[in-house]
Amino acid sequence: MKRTLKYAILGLVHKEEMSGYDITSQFKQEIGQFWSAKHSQIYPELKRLTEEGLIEYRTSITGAKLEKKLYCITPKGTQELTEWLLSPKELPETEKDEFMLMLYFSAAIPKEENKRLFEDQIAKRKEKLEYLYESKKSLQQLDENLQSPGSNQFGHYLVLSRAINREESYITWLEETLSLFE
Amino acid sequence: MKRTLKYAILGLVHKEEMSGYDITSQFKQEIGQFWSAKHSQIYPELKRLTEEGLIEYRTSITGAKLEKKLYCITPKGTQELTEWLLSPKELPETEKDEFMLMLYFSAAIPKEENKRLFEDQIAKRKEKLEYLYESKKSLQQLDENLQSPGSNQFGHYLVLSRAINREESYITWLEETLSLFE
DNA sequence: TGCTCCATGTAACCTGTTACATGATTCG
DNA sequence: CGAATCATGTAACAGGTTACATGGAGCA
Repeated sequence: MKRTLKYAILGLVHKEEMSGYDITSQFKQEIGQFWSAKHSQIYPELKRLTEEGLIEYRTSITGAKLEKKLYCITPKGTQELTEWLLSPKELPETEKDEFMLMLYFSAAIPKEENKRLFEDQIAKRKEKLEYLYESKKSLQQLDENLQSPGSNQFGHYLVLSRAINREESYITWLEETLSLFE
Repeated sequence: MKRTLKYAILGLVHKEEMSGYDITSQFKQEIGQFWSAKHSQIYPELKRLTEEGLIEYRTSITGAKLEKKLYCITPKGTQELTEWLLSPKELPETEKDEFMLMLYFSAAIPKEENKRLFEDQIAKRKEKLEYLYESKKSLQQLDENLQSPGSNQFGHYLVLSRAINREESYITWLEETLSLFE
């Protein structure tokens, strides 16, 4: 049992108190490039973590009667989070990539079709990269000392920086490899 | 329903007839960097694909009584495989990476611990990269015309080449980012 | 009024891993 | 003879997605 979602939630509520909805929103932001979950997985996990005594909540009312549960971490939760943060992370045996699986079998389709699929993949990755560049620009306007471990946006910076590195190197490889077909 | 394992199996049995055990072995080779499954998932899927008429098998005996089922693809299976191969592949919203999730929260642990975790991750990725270099060397001895789409090892070459690119660029990023802590 | 977002939950289903279970073959 | 490998399956469980279900708040 690795229960990575458990630690993702503990990490998020460690910084500040959050509702299930807020956690869902966070997974749509930068960190979503490396971990995410749908609300249907988050709400049961919040319930479980509460039962385990790792988080607790208070109820807050917005407007006349819209209730939300704001979760924060307990000392026991902080303890388990810290242990996880300090533990070395094993490499996954497989980092799944459907496009690469297709390429492995691509001898079965014509060269022209291969080229089309490469171009499609390059276009999609470039579009994503543009979005990441924009996010980084926004972040830099927030904090000019971004690249220092002291910055309170340093976590954001690291994930954006690696997301950009991941896309750039993939695109470079795709373009170089496409040229083998020509 | 994406059923990617279905297409992975169809792709494998398309090249040559194979047993469930052979398929399991393939996922431990190069293609396992991008897709894999355990035998406990493969055997039921082979049964299902047979029922769906996408593959069929003959029984072969090794020694006195060890039976194995050799699967091959049917015309209907080839049709579905080809459709999948030709279809553009969407980017996943999230490419999960536990190390990056940890980094996002790394402000919660001391700088020295962060450095230790970076160094550990770099060592592990370098070890994996060495193994990939060795695999490429072996492959090159098999076929000196490897980088041509005409080579019958071209699929192997593509996945190894991308696996190497993926590790090299990750390591470069880890080393550059580690230096920010110093 | 209607649309988007805020907010929380459950149910059904699919995918994937670990463990259970068995037996034959090959090679040193 | 014993160990590694060949060979096939099932069961229980964990992780994750899609769909179902409900209702309030803010704004034009």
